[in-house]
Amino acid sequence: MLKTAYCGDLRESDEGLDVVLAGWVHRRRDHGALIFIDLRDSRGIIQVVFDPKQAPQAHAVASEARVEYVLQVEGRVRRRRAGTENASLATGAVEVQATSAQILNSAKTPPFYINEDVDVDETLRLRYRYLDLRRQRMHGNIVLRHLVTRKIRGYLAERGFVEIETPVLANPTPEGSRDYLVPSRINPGNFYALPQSPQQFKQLLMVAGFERYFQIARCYRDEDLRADRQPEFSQLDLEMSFAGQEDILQLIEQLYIEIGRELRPDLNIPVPFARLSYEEAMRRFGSDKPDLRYGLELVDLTNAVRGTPFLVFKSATDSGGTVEGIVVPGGAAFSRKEIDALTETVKTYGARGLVSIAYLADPANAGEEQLRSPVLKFLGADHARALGRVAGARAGDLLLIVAGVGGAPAKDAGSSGRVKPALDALRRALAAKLGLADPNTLQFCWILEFPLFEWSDEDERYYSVTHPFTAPLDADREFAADPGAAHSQSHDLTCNGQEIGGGSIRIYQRSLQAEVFRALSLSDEETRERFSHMLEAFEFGAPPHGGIAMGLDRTLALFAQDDDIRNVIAFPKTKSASDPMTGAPLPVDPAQLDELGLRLKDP
RNA sequence: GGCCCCGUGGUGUAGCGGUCUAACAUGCCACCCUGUCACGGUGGAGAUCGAGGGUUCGAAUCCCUUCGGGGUCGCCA
Repeated sequence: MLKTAYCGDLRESDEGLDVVLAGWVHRRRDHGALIFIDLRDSRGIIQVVFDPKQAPQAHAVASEARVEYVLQVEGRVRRRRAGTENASLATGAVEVQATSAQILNSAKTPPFYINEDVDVDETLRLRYRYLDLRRQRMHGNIVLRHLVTRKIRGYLAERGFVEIETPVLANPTPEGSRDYLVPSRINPGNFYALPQSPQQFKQLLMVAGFERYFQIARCYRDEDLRADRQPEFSQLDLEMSFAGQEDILQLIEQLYIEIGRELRPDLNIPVPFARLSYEEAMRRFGSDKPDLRYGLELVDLTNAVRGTPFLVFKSATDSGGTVEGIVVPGGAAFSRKEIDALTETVKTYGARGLVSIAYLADPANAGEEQLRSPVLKFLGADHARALGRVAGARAGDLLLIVAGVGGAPAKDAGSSGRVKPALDALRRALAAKLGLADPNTLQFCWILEFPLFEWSDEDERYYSVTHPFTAPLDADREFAADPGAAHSQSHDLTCNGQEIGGGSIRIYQRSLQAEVFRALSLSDEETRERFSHMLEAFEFGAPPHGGIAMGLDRTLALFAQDDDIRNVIAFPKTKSASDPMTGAPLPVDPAQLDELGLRLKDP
């Protein structure tokens, strides 16, 4: 090794130690004679002092060195002079007095700052990803990722889980998201698909008798990207035989608690995790992944607005729609401009508009002049007061209301037009505006009992909300009469308004599976074609089983307190699924296409 | 696929019809400086404003197209 110690590891206890260090020049401070270099390696930064009187050769090297040069330094660790300690550095109590030094490599001036945490253009960061990853924040994220996956492996291994790899070249699946396809040279005209998840394989591993399987699996989905979506991403995928839902929940909950305690003890993680049924989450928060760090719960005002002549509300109730709102404590002080901005937010999510009523006094006895609303004359003071009472508004509060007409898309059962999504968006916008969400809290919440099926108006049939192997609740075994009302033994884990994982107890009996396929209006032929290998396997003594898949990237984003999963992935892709560093994806040689039996369509 | 935002010296920003022969900070180069730690000081180099087209007497500034990046809805679990 060209070094005997890591820069970032040196402490007061190392005083007097002779060390050889090697690393990058983080910063250089040249005082004419004395030169200070902050030398950085993978573990951190140490100040090295170059004194021309004591070590002229080392000093000459330090004069020549520039930012990001690779240096080897020999010297002695010593306590810093009194008053010159640097509390902002982990190594700040000591420094290294250089006795000799070598430049191992020079470096061009970097295209962006490595020694400062400033926002840099994304393309530039990705083009020079190896420099971006040198930055301490990014470096820390990637190391944290290692620590988390190491923790996961240890935790699950201790509990008897076996790590098993599944194919990356897998079979295409028509349902779900779009597949990444890989043409087969040996079987011209046929394609593999990169797995959207190892779902089928993990269930087959249960049939294979492993009982407890896990994998940190790469998954691929060819859909439009977002800050929290990459074309390839990682899941902690696991499956257990002879386990009930509670076993899975406890397993994952304990894992996340331990990750938090060991790796981010400074974060606040309320335990036990909250639990909500899908229906309750939708009713109270308008979302199946509510952020529970703050209130701002939805209130149903449908009954309270009955009889109002106000057309917006009347047409909603008359058509079987709903009217719901959110009380904003202290929101009566919002300006017209602020309310307009919130109106724009709900409109983006499909609401027609936003009705606001400000209560300058308690709604129970507010005079007409103490009610402020652009629609007061249509609504009437009595109704305005009644709405405030029902909603629980107090003096100084603002009631924001969205009305949705009925007969709206029956998708996600129980929703009322676009009211829920709009109020969910409103709730998040308000929390952001008012700073209600504590950034140092990870508020986990299980969402249970999702609907088993959802109806598609377009295709006039039911679809599985998760996938067709999801078991119904025991109470909903007889779902055939009304599939839309049945619920599943499913579980999503959410945190701070994000979904970070999900799974279910699976169906393992042939007859129940057949009923599900019937409810999905799939013919025997179709089921055989798509799921024959699964169904056949289940006939050979499939154990009761269930599992979950956790989004590893999102999990890391949470623990790293970063809202972009690109910052916890070493080599991510841009929003257009390309890599500015390698240039991928790229055109290929016609000979390669020919070999695969492919011809490109003219653009 | 829709909508929105961004693209100016190496980096981050300002400028938003003539006074821009483009400003500021930082970085870079040179010189000075023995205790700094985003060291300090003096001086210097460095962009024709993503690309193409148009409007105009005149465009970084307005319009169109296009490329790249980002956000978001749809999509996606």
